[in-house]
Amino acid sequence: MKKIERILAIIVLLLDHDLISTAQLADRFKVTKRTIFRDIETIELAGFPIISHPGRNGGFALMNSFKLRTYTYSTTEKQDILNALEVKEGLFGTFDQQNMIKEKITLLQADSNQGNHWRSHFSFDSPTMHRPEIEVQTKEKINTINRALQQNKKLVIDYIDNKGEWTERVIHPYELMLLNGSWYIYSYCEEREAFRYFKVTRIRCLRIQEATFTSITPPNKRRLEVNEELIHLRFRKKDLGKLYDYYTENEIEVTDSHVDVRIYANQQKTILPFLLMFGNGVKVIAPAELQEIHQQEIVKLSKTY
DNA sequence: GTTGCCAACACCAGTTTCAA
DNA sequence: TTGAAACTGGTGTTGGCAAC
Repeated sequence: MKKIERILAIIVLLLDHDLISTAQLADRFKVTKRTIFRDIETIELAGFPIISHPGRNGGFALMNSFKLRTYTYSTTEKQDILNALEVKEGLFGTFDQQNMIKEKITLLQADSNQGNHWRSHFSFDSPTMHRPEIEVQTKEKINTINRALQQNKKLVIDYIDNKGEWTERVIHPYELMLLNGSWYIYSYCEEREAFRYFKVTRIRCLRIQEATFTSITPPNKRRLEVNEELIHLRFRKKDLGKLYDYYTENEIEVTDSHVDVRIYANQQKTILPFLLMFGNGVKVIAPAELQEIHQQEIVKLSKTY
């Protein structure tokens, strides 16, 4: 072990222990006490306030206020960092830098818990609504987008919009967001000269340009107009489990023969694909307009073949 | 430049001794 | 019985020298 590595390790040990003797340090790093004294001297020269306690039960310690102020995290904070990294890994995939941070935190935890390695309390099997194969592709795209985001670089994308039209666009990425199980990128589009959302799965090809862009303050994100009305839906009882994925206890009413859902929303158009997911297992009770749209859609479907 | 070995010394806390 | 002094062992501190 090189001197610099040993010095760094001693600093970590001092941060994690109230008191540690030269004999312990010498034994741990397989050097003599004299060498440890020289290392301590180097650490002090670097500005670390080390206190030595002579006599029986003596040893070295770092000034408590320095430890608390600068370097240590509480047990809960360390666990939160591990959990956050696990969430990031689940959503974006693994990065070398991330593994290094996890290793450092885990080593600190292991040292202070006599070898009891900590682990994250979260895990992700498939965090989005897409098939695992699509998710792998999406994570690769997100990694590229993430690099562009960090470096303020423009992206060229081949994009298929919801009408099936294929366009090539130059965008300035501002924000990645996970919405209803799908990834979107909020970007300035040079072609449209406006901010747009792009669904990542619909980006068929993307590459980072060398050119950077100057960030501007994006306009407030577009919100749906507040014009809510009561939507009353009737489902089969056997779909109750699925319904709890979408609605709260207050919105669901279970009867002997069916399940009624009542929500206030202004999403008549967006709710249609959701209704079709239940096939003939759902009926629109109100409003009449949505009932009509639902019926028309079912008729269209029946003419598919 | 780094490390190991040795010696001498200081400091501290616990234990033992001994006079009052 | 008590309290002060001496003793003991563990630890930090420093300097010098030699080997790699």
